[in-house]
Amino acid sequence: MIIKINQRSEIPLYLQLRNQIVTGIGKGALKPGESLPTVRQLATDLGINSMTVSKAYQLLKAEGFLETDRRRGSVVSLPDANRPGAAAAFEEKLTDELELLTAEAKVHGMTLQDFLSFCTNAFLEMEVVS
Amino acid sequence: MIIKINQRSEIPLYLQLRNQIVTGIGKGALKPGESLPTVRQLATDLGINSMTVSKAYQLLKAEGFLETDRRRGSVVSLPDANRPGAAAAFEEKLTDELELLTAEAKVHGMTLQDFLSFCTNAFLEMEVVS
Amino acid sequence: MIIKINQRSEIPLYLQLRNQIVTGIGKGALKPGESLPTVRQLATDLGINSMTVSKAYQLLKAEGFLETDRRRGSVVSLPDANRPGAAAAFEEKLTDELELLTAEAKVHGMTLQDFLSFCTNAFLEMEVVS
Amino acid sequence: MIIKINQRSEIPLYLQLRNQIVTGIGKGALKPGESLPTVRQLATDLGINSMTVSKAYQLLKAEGFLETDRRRGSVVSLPDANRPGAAAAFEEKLTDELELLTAEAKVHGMTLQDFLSFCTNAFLEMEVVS
DNA sequence: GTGGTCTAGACCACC
DNA sequence: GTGGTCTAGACCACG
Repeated sequence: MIIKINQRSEIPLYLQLRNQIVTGIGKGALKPGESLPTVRQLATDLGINSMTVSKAYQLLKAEGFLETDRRRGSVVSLPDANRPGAAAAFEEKLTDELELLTAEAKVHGMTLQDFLSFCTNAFLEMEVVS
Repeated sequence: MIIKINQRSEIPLYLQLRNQIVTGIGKGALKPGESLPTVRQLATDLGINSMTVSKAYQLLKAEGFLETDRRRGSVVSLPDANRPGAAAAFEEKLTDELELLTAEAKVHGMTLQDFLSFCTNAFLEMEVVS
Repeated sequence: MIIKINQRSEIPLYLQLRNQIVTGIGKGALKPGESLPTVRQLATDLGINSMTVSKAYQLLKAEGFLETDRRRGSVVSLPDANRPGAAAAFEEKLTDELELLTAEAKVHGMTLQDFLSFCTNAFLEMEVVS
Repeated sequence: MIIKINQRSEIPLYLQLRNQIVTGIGKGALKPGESLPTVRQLATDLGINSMTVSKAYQLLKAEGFLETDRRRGSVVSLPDANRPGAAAAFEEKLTDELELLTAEAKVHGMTLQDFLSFCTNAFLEMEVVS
């Protein structure tokens, strides 16, 4: 899976990394059980500081997307969907972000159909790889 | 219209303010032509510094959501939806954000139906007030 | 001659007024010797404060574009082109403004031809009315 | 590149700074990809507050003249000349400013030739450094 | 009284 | 160390 870091983005590097790995899992480009490069390896590959990669990995572990296997290093994992609060927390975040996005969409003249079409496309885009 | 600022949020105060005003416009709680409180007034109401409010107002001005009328202070305005590039820029932003959101939704076990239902609700929520 | 004031412009009202009168003189819509409305008259016509009109008139007088005739009120006049420093002062101002404008023009990809064509058009536009 | 701030000018400090950097880019004294001093560095060099420099930098960023690269700080960049609306917006601004300038030029007794000679000189001045 | 500008000084996230 | 954010307090142009 290809990861691209944009040094000029306003989004912190560690977040860009985290987001792309999560997207990779969503798309199926990264399967549960698969190993990720070591912190140092990925850091040199991307030309960024190891601390930055480490921070991204830490975050992914806290979110349940990554586990540390003594022999195989960092391994992709699916967060337990049933773990208490996980679904609720995500739904709240989703609702918040959608509130702003839909408001902006309306202001830009989009209809519900327009908006749902974007949402559907984005969701199905995920299937292409998996 | 009620504005609530969360001092503990990781989102900068001026951005929270900007986002809530944009949401207000989307919901129709703020109509084009309507006056907003003065910088100082809103600052004391929210218990924050005037410069922070000023920064939010200037951002909104730059985005076309606000104009300063010498007689009536800060006035809500609709950015020209037809101005070239505006739609394209928003669609790109929308696509980017939806890519991450849908990935996370899938990982949390949501189906396309689930996701679209959230999107629809958020969009229709906008209509409640307007 | 029609004067339009934009209450939402970032340019101060008194300056908008001054600029339009100067432009009117340049275009020949206002001839030297012609009378201008009284401060109060113009203020009510434009729906602005008399102090604002007064400030514009004061500025125009200081620049030599206006003289006060006891019987005929404010009268258009041409500043003495030979008065010491007048030409030099304007040329310096012109050079300064053109430095920034040409820089921006170049950055926007304009050629010298493009730029001169805008300058010529603007200059000849003045002739239409005169 | 030398930057000089005039504390007594009526033009806000942050705008003077912005204008001089844009002029520098137009003249070729600042090449795309080149790094600018840090906010704090430039602030102490010019003897002004860092927030003022920061404001200028953020304006330049919004206009596309600057990008902040996490490794190299603030980097000169050329705004996409082809981005929709950019050319049109600049041409409108140019037309407006030229209307006033040509009017004043005529009133000061300049001919079209005189005026174009100033414009040409200003434009070619840009080439000297590049 | 309004917004715009500027300062001094502080804290924080990121790298 | 960097830029980004926030505060408190001040001055000024504008109307």
